[in-house]
Amino acid sequence: METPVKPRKPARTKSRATGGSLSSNGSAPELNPFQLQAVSFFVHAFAVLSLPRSIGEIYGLLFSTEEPLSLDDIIARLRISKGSASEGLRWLRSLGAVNPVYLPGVRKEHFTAETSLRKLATGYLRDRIHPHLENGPERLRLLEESIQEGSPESSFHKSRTGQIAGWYKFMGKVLPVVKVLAGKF
Amino acid sequence: METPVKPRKPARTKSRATGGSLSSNGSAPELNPFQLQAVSFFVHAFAVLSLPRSIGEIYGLLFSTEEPLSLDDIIARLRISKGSASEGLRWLRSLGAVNPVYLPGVRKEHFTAETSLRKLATGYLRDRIHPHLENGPERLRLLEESIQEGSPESSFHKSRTGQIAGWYKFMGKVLPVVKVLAGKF
DNA sequence: TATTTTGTTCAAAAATTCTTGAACATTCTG
DNA sequence: CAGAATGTTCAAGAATTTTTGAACAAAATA
Repeated sequence: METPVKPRKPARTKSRATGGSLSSNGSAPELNPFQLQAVSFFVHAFAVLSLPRSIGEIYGLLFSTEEPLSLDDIIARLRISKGSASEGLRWLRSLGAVNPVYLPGVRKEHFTAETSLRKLATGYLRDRIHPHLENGPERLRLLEESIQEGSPESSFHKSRTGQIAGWYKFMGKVLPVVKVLAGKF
Repeated sequence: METPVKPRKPARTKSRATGGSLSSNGSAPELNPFQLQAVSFFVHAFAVLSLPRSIGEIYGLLFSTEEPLSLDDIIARLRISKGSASEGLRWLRSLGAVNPVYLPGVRKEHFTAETSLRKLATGYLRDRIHPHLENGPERLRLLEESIQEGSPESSFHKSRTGQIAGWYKFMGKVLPVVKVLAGKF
């Protein structure tokens, strides 16, 4: 429910060879102060949405790095497991929060952060809010069907289902406004 | 991250005496179909916000019950522990999602569900969104201070912090609109 | 085709969050 | 005041979610 965001235990993985990369020109992949701060920032921000820290870390790293990074770059810099990095990247990609960058002559797929608020908001709404809203009519119907016609509570129950119907209408009104406003930032 | 909402294990607590209550006039406290459906509805709805099922259950029960219910009524009907019920009720109360009803001559505190979208939205924003936004300026400052003036990345870093500043401006614009719209439903 | 590189999947372990239940505090009643 | 009723708190256990790491699949290269 709450998400206080504790510091990660130091270096949970056996240290890992850098593995020649486009962006880390051979040197040890340490985060610069801006990257450190950005990772911390996004870990907190994503925690507001109850998202796992690995996702915040990955987005924060990409956000604060100009060059596109590969899966292995992310693993080396963040010292997280391959599994987490792959999963997290998949999640960010499906949302559209991360853009694949195709680099001619480079095998590994590289990524940069998507920073357009419009795209981020749209992706989040599409993947995580709309699916729930789409079940709305069905859920509302179930609720209405469970009302015992003629029972003493039936009028109360009808006023409650009416209330919920209004909430759905509200969502239908407010989400487009959010999208439009997001487009202006 | 995801919250598929599984059915609760059947009856996790030793069954509990009803304990004479205003609203349950002595009979076994079984949920009627509308209440069952409502509890299920709100468990799902609250899960979208990654809130624990007990909170959804409590709100759903109050929402679907015309008479005010006491802590013990909730415990008996939902078959959850005293601790969960007390915690959950505290959370809902702090948000303003639940209203205490003072009944003359009745010891136990009773509650009804608050259904005004304006109040619910305001409470949620106040308790769970604003606290994070208030840290915003401080976090942004930390980020700006971590930029190495004169370094080759400094211009990139400045554009990124500018981006984040824009996101905060967006929140400042969009939240009031949400509140106003919520007032109309 | 065999080998290497790159990325995904998933079972098990670790970490975190939620629930329980009992001890405790507080308020009311007689 | 003693006892009963009501509600809160919190340590321990249960359930859930996240992370790891190794096995596997797919694609490129030689």
